[in-house]
This record gives sequence, structure tokens and C-alpha cells, in this order.
Amino acid sequence: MTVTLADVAARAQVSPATVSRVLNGNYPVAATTRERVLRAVDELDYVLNGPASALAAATSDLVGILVNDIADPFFGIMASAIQSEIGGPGGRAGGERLAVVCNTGGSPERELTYLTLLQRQRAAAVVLTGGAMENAPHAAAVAAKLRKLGEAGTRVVLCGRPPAPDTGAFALTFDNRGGGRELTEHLIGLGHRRLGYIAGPEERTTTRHRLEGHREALAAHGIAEDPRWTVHGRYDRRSGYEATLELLRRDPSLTAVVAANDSVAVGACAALRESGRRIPDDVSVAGFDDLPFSVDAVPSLTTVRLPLSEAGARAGRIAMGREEPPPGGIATVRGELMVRGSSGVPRK
Amino acid sequence: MTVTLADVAARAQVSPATVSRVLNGNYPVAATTRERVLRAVDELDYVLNGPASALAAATSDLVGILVNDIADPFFGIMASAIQSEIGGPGGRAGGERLAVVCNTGGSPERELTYLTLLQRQRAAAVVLTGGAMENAPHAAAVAAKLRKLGEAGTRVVLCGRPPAPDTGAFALTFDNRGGGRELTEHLIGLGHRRLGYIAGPEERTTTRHRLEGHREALAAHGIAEDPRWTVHGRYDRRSGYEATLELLRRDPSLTAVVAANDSVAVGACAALRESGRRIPDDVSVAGFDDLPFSVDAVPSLTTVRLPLSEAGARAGRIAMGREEPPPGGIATVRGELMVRGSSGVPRK
DNA sequence: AAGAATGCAGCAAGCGCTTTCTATATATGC
DNA sequence: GCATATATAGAAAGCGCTTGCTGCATTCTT
Repeated sequence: MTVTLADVAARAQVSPATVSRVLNGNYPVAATTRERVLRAVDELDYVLNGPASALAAATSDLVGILVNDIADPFFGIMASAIQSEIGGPGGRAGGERLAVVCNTGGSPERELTYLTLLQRQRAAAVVLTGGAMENAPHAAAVAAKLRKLGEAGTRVVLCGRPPAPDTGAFALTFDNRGGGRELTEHLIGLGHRRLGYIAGPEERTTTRHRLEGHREALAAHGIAEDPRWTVHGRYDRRSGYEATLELLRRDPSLTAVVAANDSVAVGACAALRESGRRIPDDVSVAGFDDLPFSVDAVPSLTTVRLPLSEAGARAGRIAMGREEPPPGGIATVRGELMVRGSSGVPRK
Repeated sequence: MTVTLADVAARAQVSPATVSRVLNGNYPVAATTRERVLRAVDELDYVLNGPASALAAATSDLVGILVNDIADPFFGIMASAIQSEIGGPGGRAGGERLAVVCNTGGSPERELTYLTLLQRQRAAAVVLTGGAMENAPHAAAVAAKLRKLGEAGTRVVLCGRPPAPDTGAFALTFDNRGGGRELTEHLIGLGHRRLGYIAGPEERTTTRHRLEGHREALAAHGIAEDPRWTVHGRYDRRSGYEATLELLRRDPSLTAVVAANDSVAVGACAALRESGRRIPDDVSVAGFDDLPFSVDAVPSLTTVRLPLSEAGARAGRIAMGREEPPPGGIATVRGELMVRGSSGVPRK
């Protein structure tokens, strides 16, 4: 049998109530008694029963972090930052929380199921990262879930995700549209007029916003858009590689390729190189996110830097109630244009 | 108030016991009754209370995955593979488990605290990934914890981590030593005789094994090792960059640099390039792991491919009791040498 | 057709903790 | 010095679920 509170109580010659209070430190206990209890805990190697505790106290020390793809550093970096603030171990004493990251794989059902699972565990807080699906029924289902979580006392924070109105969730939203606009404006400023765009998966807010920003920039400069210049794909390098080949097939005269994110951009570079084009002399390339590897690409990637760590940390603190939520519950986090070697003046 | 089992029972006009059995599907219930219950569940939007369930049943549906650095794709990929097998959502119905990944940040205390937290939650299984610390007292503490977890019915699996004797844990170990040896032998075979080595952090099994493999290869070919040729650092690109500069300062005549992993290798490439050396013409570079970006580096990285996804998936299945553990509880997973553009014949 | 087996549902006893309320002992005020 | 406030510890009632056992209809046996 495992050791229970009662065993500790017996050994320390006190009541279970006292042991509980010593462990939770939320009630005055005489120093000598506390010491006796602590010693007994130690001697018996006692570990609190989490479920029992959560049941009785109607709270839990679980904090959920939902990510679309844990193998993608974009999410890994955010998750890491969030988790570091949640505490888990390393936080202040007493506030030990189990920060757990759940991988939805970009699947709406999984997202919903994880939310239910977290609701079932009576999670203390939930942080949703990255773009949302734009499928209407699913969005409604998620919103309903978030509302219910909030009502049950779970703090809900969105990080790098658009606000979810009427759910009581706090949102730290990335300015994907603005970043996309700036990036394309930079390229236009260099003289590019024929720009290919490799978008992310459809029905994702991130995809749409970045693309919209790109189009805004084109429109602002009177560049008519050619439907052949946009291709959709996944957010990975493979997709960037294939999409670039497709783009080149459709219009070999493109002088720039804007990618949905850095991984895609790297794949694009590979495809361009294989097709005998030099970067940026023949074709300029731009990414998004500024992941760690982007500066090491050859040439280094022009991209939009998103403060992933900072935003994650802030989201974590808000989730823990350690920082004031932004006014109105919503804050926009801007990206920063990083001009590097992969973009240049187009050849005449 | 939230909805409870009793509410559902009342609405469905059955006893709470019946509702529980319908939900768990582990006891015969007449079809018509089941349907009635399910409808009530739906109408009331009932969500099981996880802690209460875990307490009563003395089991939980939590599975913990411990990683050293969640922002590193090495761990992200493994975690993703493990989680996909654990099920969470997406697995077979009924077996819904909350697979949670915990980020130790490479800190021994955090590792231990997370294990305690998981023990407290009565986790169904725990998977530890990546190298272990070689600090003796800590190793003993972890071993004790693992044993205790095992005794409490938690299945413990080590993935990409050396076996933990006498703990009852199953181990899928990467053959880091063999991979390291092969890699260096490849370089020696090309004609290199002065090889720098950028090792990972000290007191880590992964670091030591890879380094030992490297040294075995040198010894096997009668190459005397120069202490100046080895530098320790972290497992990131920054570290590779700095270590390479240091290596070059110590001995500018090196013709090859072997890195502890791919991120480090990429950093090394950057440093070499900045110092005016071409890869592989002037200096060859080799990495380890074969992460997705490695093939995209310029030149693409010669490295040792570790089947991260496959190993993770297998670890996940073993953790779920869905696959036989390896005979003796231990299996060695070998890497595969990937010869690519970053290694070549040294200049005379 | 009577007795045995079977299928399905309910009762009730916990699971191990938290917390309110109560009791005792000591400190304080006038 | 007696009444009142102040610490500290215990008793006990759950928290919401699971499950062994019991009970009653059916359905099988022979």
C-alpha cells in the first residue's frame, strides 16, 4: 500500500487535518508540530495524492498548454517560455504546478478533446498557442468550451492567437497582417514587382492574416495580383520546396518568393538553388517568425521576428495571475522586420 | 454548480452506478439504458470529474513525457511521436489519455520535481527522453523515484536514454557511441588527421558517449589526441559558433570539426564561413541527429541519423502496454551515417 | 415446469484528502 | 482575578466517482 495522510498523522501523533495544513501552509500550525509532521513526511517518503487533493479542494495544479505542432520550434519556443513562467518546479515554493503541453497536431477534434480532458482535470489554467482554425462550427465549439472553462474557474489565455470574443479569454495576438505587409513592402521597395507567395494551410487565421498583409502591400503599390502567384501548403520545409517548384513552373519570371514561415522559406531556398537560381541575385526569399535557424541559413533569411519567448512568458504570467491582463483583455504583439541576406534588388 | 454524475443519473432515471458503467464501458449495460444515459450526458453537457474518478479508481489517465528542452526539435520530434501513440485524442476510443510533456530544461531538480508531481498525480506512465545527468547523487535519486513509480503501477520507459538498472524501467537506448565512432571513422577515411570536437555539456551521458565513440575511432587509427581539439559547450548553435572560434584559435590547421549535434554543427559552419574558410574544401563539418533542417544547410550536413520518430513511437506503445517491451527490458537503437555535402577530402 | 444460470441495475462503502466547526489551552484586558 | 480574545489542534462531513455485492427478471436446462 502507498502511504497516506493518515499514516503520516499517526506517526507524527497529530490529526490528519494538521498534516494537511502543514502541507498546504494555509493555516497556523505551531512550529514544533510542523517540524514533527515534516519529519514524519520525510521518514515515510510520503507523496500527496493529487487526485484526492484536487477532489477535496475542488482545484488542481494542472496547467494546460495547447500547441499545434510540438515538433515545430515555433511552438516549442513558446511552450518553453510559457512553462518557465508557470513554474512547475523552479517557480516560487508552494506554487508548484504541473505545466503540461498538449499537441493537437492541428486537428480540430484533438484540440477539442484536449480541452475537454483539461476541463475534466479541472485545470487551473489553459494557454492556447498559435493560429486558430477558421472552420465555423469548430470555432463555435471551441469558443463554447473556453467559456465553460472560464466559468469553472480556469483561466484561459490565448498566445499568438486571435481573440475569442465573449469567452472571457485573454489574448496576446500576433500582428501577422502587419508583419506580412511590412515584409512585402520591403520587397516592393527593393524593386520587386512579380512576387510569389507560399501560404500556409487554408482555414487558419495565421495563414489568412499573413496573406492579407501581403496583398495589402501589393494593393497599396498598385501591383495587380496574379492568381498564379499564390500557392497553399503546410508550414514545413517540404511544403516550401514543392510549392516553389510549382510557382516556378507557373511563372519562371518571379523575382521574389514570400513564404508563410521560415521553414517554408528554407524549403523554397533549396528548390530555387536546385533550379539553378541564386539567392538573392536571381530571386529574393523572405520568411516569417525568425526562428533560431533562420540567421544561419545561407544566405541568412530576411524575415519578420516574432517575440515568441517574450509573448509566451507574458502569457504564462497572465495565466498564473501574476501579471495584469492587458486592458480589454486583448493585446497585439508586433513583429519586427529583419532584413538579411536573402533579399536584394531584383535583376533588371 | 457543475453537473455531476448524480445529475445525469437522475435525468436518465438510473442509478449513478449505471451512468459510471456506461461511461467506462467496462460492464454490461442494456442498449436502451445506455442510450438514455448518453442522451442525458449530452443534454446536460456533462464532463466527468477527473480527480474524483482517479481517486475512486486509483488510476489516472495522465501520461508524462519528460524532455530536456522542448524548444529543441530533437525533443519536440520525439515528444510528438510518443504523444501520437499515447493516444490522447485520436487513439482508439475509450483509451483517452492526457499525454503531457514536461520541460526539465536540463535541470536535475526540475526533473525530480516533475517526477514527484507525476507520482502525485498517479500517472499511468512516464517516458523520459534524452540523455541523463551523470551526477551520482542525482542519478541515485532519479533511480529511486523511478523504482517507486514502477511499484505504484506507473509504467516507466526511457527513450534515447541509457538504461536505469534495477528500476524496472524499459529502455530504448540510442547507440551514441557507435554513431560517434562511425562518423569520425568516415572523416578519417577521407583523410582527416586533425579533427576538432565540440562536445555537449559535461556530465551528460549523451555527451560522454558521443565523445567516447569519437575517441575510439581516433585510437583505432592511431591518431594521437590533442587536448586542444576538444571543447565543451551547450547543445545549441550559439555554442557551436563560439566553440569553433575557440577551436580555430587553438589550432588553425584543423581540417574537420565534429559537433555534438546538428544545431552545434550549423553554428560551427557559420563560424568557419566567417573566418573565411569554405566547407568542405577547407574544413569538413559533421553533426549528429539529422534534424529536419540539416539537409537544408548549405552545404547539407553530414551527420548520424537517429530514428527519433520511430523510437518515440515505439516508446509510446510500450508505455501504453500496446507493444512488448524488448527482451531484457533494453533495446539499442542504432543511428545511420548520412554522408552529405559538408564533409570531403581535406586539402593537402 | 421447476430449478439453475444469466443479464442487468441498484445499494452502499469507500478512495484520500480539505475544511468548517468545535474544543481546549494560553494570552490579554480592566 | 475573572471574563474575553487568541492561538492551535481535532472531529467529522463531505468532494464525485468506482465497484463489490446483492437482487430481481428473464432465459436456459433437462
